[in-house]
Amino acid sequence: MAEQKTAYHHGDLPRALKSAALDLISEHGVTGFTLREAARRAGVTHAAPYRHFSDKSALLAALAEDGFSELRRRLEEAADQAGDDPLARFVSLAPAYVRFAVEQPSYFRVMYGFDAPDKMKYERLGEADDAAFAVLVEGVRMAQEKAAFIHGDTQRIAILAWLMVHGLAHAHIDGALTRRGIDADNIDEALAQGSELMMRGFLAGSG
Amino acid sequence: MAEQKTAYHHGDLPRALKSAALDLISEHGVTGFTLREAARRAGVTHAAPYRHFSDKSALLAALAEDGFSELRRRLEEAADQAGDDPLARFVSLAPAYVRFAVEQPSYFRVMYGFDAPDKMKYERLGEADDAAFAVLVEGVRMAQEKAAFIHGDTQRIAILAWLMVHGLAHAHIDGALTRRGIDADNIDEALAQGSELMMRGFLAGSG
DNA sequence: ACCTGAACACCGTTCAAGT
DNA sequence: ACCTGAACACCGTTCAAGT
Repeated sequence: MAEQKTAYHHGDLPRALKSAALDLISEHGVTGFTLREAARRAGVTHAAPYRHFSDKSALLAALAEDGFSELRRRLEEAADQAGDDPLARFVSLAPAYVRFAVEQPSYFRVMYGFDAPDKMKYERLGEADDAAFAVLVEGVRMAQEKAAFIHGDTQRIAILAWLMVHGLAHAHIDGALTRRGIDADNIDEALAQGSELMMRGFLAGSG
Repeated sequence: MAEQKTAYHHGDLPRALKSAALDLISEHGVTGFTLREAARRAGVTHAAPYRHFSDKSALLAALAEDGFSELRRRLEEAADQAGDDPLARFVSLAPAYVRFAVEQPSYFRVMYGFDAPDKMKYERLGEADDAAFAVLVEGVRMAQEKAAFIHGDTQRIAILAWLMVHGLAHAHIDGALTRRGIDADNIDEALAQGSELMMRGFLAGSG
């Protein structure tokens, strides 16, 4: 998985660097990722990355951007597979989100860590984030329009829905849940219970 | 705020280092915190910290531990000021939690960042975390016992309640909310709406 | 256009030595 | 018991130079 150094030299160095960075993050966390080590693994000198990324955080920003694109793809896929019912589509987003976090924790870390690249500074990154979030907003909008979903500011409601799911994914990744009895075996169950609680709040006027 | 170097030399170097570290984190993030710079600000040589902390992450762990103690203090204070009604006590925890995150973002970052010190490795840190979380669990337990609160696993329900509030605080600190129209001016309003939604889910059998 | 190699100013950590 | 100073193996970033 890291032995094909030969092709990179006139090949796709940006891709090779991002791939190495992702490996490093899963091995040692974002803090443990190093531009020089990534260059080494890509079979290239420590100064070479600067031909493709202006600095370390630019590489992380590119990585996070890829992550948001993938997240968006997964959310859209989940909604599409859920069919036409607006509530079913909305509810399907939660497990898709959590599954992404669990299967791609390294992406999740660069996307949402405290020291993640600044979404204001890296414009394309901010746009990728917005595009993924837009799937959720659209889910709320349709549910408000065609189902008994709570009224009010669509974006605000989408944020509140996102928070719990995001919190679950986040806390699971950094082990906060495992220490409290929620692990890979029952995270789906916890998520289902959480979704149910949330939906009870979101369904306007239902008992 | 950083000019009293003179007293430290035979004074309280651990405290001085933690204080400098906290300043550095608020200036440059956890990533930007450096043991050498903290030593410099404490008026001491770069090797001196090793007499008090085994390494960099041990200092961060001590800092996070302080943060959890302070959070616990605030949660207990909020509940006590809310009086005797179990629901009022429970509901009062949310704004107290968010206020801590907003007022002490540097503590929050060391406590809950992805690369935060390992709560398994640093035993006292894990205990401080548990002690803060226990306030929330106790709130749920009392609400279940003396009010129309949803039944089921107390700890599990406490986690779900925590997730949304934690997610709100977390997302606010790293700017994810500001980009979506929630800032210091209306975070209380968003929190209130979120709490209301949550409570609708938590209150068993109510319409 | 893309990469190398030397250079600079930083780190974390260790260790002998000082008081 | 606590701190210093030198040392080592690392970083991120820049820049002249090579192809």
